[in-house]
Amino acid sequence: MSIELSEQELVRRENLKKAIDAGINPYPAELFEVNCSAKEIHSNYQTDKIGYKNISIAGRLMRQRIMGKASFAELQDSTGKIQLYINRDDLCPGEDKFLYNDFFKKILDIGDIIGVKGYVFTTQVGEISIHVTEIKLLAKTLRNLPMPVEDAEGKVHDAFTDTEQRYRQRYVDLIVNPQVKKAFIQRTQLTNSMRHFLNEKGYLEVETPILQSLYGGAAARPFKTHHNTLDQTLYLRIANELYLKRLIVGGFDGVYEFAKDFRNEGMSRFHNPEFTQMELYVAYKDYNWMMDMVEEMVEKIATDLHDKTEVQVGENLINFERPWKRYTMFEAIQHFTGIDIAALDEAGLREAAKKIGVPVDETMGKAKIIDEIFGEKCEPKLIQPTFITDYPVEMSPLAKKHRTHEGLVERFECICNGKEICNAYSELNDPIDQRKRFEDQLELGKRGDEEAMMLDEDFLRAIEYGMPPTAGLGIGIDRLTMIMTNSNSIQDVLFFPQMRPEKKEKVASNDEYVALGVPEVWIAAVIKSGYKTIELLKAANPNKLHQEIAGFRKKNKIETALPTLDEVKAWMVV
RNA sequence: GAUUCCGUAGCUCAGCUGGUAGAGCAUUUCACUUUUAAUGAAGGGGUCCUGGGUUCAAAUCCCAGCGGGAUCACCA
Repeated sequence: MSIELSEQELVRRENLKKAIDAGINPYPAELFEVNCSAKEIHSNYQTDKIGYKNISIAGRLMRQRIMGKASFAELQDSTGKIQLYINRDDLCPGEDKFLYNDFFKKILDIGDIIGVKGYVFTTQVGEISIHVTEIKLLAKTLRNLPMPVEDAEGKVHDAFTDTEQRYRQRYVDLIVNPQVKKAFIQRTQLTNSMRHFLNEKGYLEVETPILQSLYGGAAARPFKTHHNTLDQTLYLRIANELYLKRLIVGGFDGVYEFAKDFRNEGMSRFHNPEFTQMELYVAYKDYNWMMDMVEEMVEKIATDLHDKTEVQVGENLINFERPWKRYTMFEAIQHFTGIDIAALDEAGLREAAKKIGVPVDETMGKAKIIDEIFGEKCEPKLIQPTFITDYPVEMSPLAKKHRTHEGLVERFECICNGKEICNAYSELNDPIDQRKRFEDQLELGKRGDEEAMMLDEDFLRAIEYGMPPTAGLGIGIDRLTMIMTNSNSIQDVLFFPQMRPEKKEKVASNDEYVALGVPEVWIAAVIKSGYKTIELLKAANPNKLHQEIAGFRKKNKIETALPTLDEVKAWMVV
């Protein structure tokens, strides 16, 4: 391996070697007993000073301020930061000052994981700190962390902000950007809160297949894969709806699943190819009941996370306090555009859409035009959580026909901060109607709609056995988390958002260069000059390479005699 | 997929109408026993994303590619 290391990385490897030479294991196997955390000390020390006379804590060394015979340092554990005070003569009471002068001051680098023992005290400037009596290296770091610094006003300088690097190296992002960590903790609190709410109601958390031979339950293009033993095409699920409904047929009254779903579609700040949805199905309920439940659940989540129902999201203060505004889709359109679409036929709708500047074309049917108008003119204006109910039947092949309105289904979405966060129906349980709706989808598929649903015979067979009237819900966990954590992008609520693979640079190994007769000392020079693979080296201009090696030799003050031009030429002909 | 902006030291960034690179933090050496963006002094560190082109001369201008951001399209 010929990896080029930066000067700073070389320094760290040098320090690693110094530790080993001094008999210090840089990666010890035995556990380091920890008896408190940074957060715990900060919150309890003032009221319980004697409780922190003998503490043991571990974490990452984040800052060193060395001031002669005494030093301050910052230790960061999973709960936060705490200052360390290290006094040479307290750390090394005897004659031997190695631990302070060499180990602490030189061998330790920022980012190293250490364990310390000592007692808590308050410095003259009033900062709660640990007076260190013992210090131990637990893991040596070989790379240097970005070093954001917070000034007296709380302003952060030199923050690690490059989004690409933050997403690719999330571990670094998490170490140096505390607000990032906070958002992810809140994400888990959100799912915990939701899970707790659902369990309290007696619903059963279940798991259903991710690999499916037929994908269904939503309109989306899937990821396709192959099972070797069965020699069969499988799809990563785009939704789990049809499996959960089978369980309702099977006699469960309430089932839910936090499901990773996969959709082979565009990426944006609201879309990642894999994302999480919580789907819930409850028997003997309808969509009106489900609206009440969603309100209650989301209000509870907001208060669990923020101790109040209001959440600041960008410029908007969103209030999840019940009850939420409810509009039928037609009412919403009338409200925001002044047009009563109930009275219009397809031609009239198209005309109306054009008049208010919503682009439509001849291929769009009535439902599609309504959807366009809503998406364009209403959705972005709905900031406070709002239920939109009663959608055109054509766009909802799994929803039950509306009890009173012909051409509509019993469906609602909740729109919040201008985006859909959930989607729910009174589930279609009429097997004859369901078969017909699937067949309509097949027609769409034949006409080239890649997102049309497939006909799932087994699902039809299941509901032919009878599915109780059921209310179903799908709620986007990523989207809800974005709102609850005031995140601007889905990538900020996914630990590892999808990205193009990193370009890996091919570099030939030392052995490969040696095989060509390149002496060990000059390999670095050859690589540094850009001939990172054997192919590149063989194609090189020997005069140029010879010059470059000479330059490298001078710069790095290498004693070894420069290879002759003929020697350099010889490397290329082997 | 389209449009647009961006890519310079480990990190954050400057670098004008072309003249082969700068700052702060980090890092190295030295001083300093209660600091906290510690301080003072002195150093080191660069494939200016990659490849072409124009030019006496390219980080800078042009073209192509790679990677990323934003907006749009797609995602009922």
